Amino acid sequence: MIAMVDCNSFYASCEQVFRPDLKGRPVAVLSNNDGCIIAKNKEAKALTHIPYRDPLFKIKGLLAQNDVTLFSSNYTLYGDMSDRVMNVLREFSPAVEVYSIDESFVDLSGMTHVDLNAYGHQIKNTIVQRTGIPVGVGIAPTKVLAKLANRISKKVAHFDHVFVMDTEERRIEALNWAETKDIWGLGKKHVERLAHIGVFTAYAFTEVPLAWVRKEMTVVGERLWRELNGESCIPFETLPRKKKAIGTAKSFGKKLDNLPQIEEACAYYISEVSEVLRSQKCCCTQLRVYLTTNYHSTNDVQHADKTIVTLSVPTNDTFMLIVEAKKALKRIYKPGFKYKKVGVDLLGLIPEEQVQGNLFMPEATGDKRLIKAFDAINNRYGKSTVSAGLSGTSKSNKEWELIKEERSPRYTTQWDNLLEIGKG
DNA sequence: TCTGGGGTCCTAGGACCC
DNA sequence: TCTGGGGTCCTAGGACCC
Repeated sequence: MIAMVDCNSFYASCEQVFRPDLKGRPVAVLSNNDGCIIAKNKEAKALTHIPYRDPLFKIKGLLAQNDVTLFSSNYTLYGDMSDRVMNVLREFSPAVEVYSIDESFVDLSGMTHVDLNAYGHQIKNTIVQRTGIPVGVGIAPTKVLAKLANRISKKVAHFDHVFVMDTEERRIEALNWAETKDIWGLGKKHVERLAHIGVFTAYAFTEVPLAWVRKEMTVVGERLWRELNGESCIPFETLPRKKKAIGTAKSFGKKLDNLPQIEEACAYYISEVSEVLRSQKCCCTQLRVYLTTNYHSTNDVQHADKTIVTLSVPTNDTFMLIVEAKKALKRIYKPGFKYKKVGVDLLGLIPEEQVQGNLFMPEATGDKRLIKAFDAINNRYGKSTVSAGLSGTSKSNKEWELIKEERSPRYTTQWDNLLEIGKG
């Protein structure tokens, strides 16, 4: 059996851990740039007339009327809280697959003599006690069924956030309860296609001929179908997979039309992603840069373009990548547009030790000492203690920077706050 | 004025290799 | 006159996840 453990309203719950005064009151967390709502706690979800995707400026009045407390997103805090939750989980099984920031699969296959329902409650209670984060626990024979069990644990009140799918009757009952859209892996398009042939429940989906599923929904659909029928075919992965791409793209705080400002943002993003690349001990063989105007805007003339550079020698050196990115950016930048976002992706990642030099430009592999010193300083004294000048300095006027008006304090990662909490 | 960000997997088609 | 068969790699587009 596999347990799927999922934190409730994770980002909102993280904020509430440090704001007990907000207990019982509606809380919502905002996207980057405070653009729209991306997480709501239970009380905020109950205010059904407040939508997720609407831009903040359109619903600000509504939020104020309902006394909703807003937070800008604080991913450092959520990442830290996530680590705490996952570490508690590891006490319950030697095999834990961290699936996302707020979800894990827990392998319970050895526990044949354990009362799984009681064990599920024990997991749930221990996590909330140690971290303050409420969770739901779904236990079933396959990953897709465990995801469904988790959903039921939360949606059907009398299960009290723990549901075990341990009999064939319960599996059938669960499949009949679930709509196709409730199934992990069935998105909007597939749900529509299934509705077209009269399939609306998970159970009905499991009755669709496999040949149709394979043809219309590829091998991905076939796996879902088999998993729902109780046949496990999505492997359990305890070790985190090596990344295949590392990218970042963030909307600017305001629209920009001049190249130097965009270059500065681009250089800053390159330094962020190349740091991640080095932490994985990898180099990239390709670099993608893209640039877009605000596609929501109906007044502005639109322009979007992208380009991929294949590097003469794979690298993870911030400075070399900035040089390449600037060249790439110049190729796709056209003056006279109001740009909203620049993005960079590092592609074709290979382990550092597999980098092959270039016969014609042996010096292209660069001097590793500088970048090593660079990382050592930033690891010791904090992010951006030293940075590439091209990515802007603390004194430069970074018009591209994100807006975060409501960010909570760095409760778990800033020394002053740790001291305060220590005193408390 | 203001509308998120970071990923993965699969397939088809084109270009190319011997 | 007659023009194969077995592959790989890359890219774009689609679909999905949190």
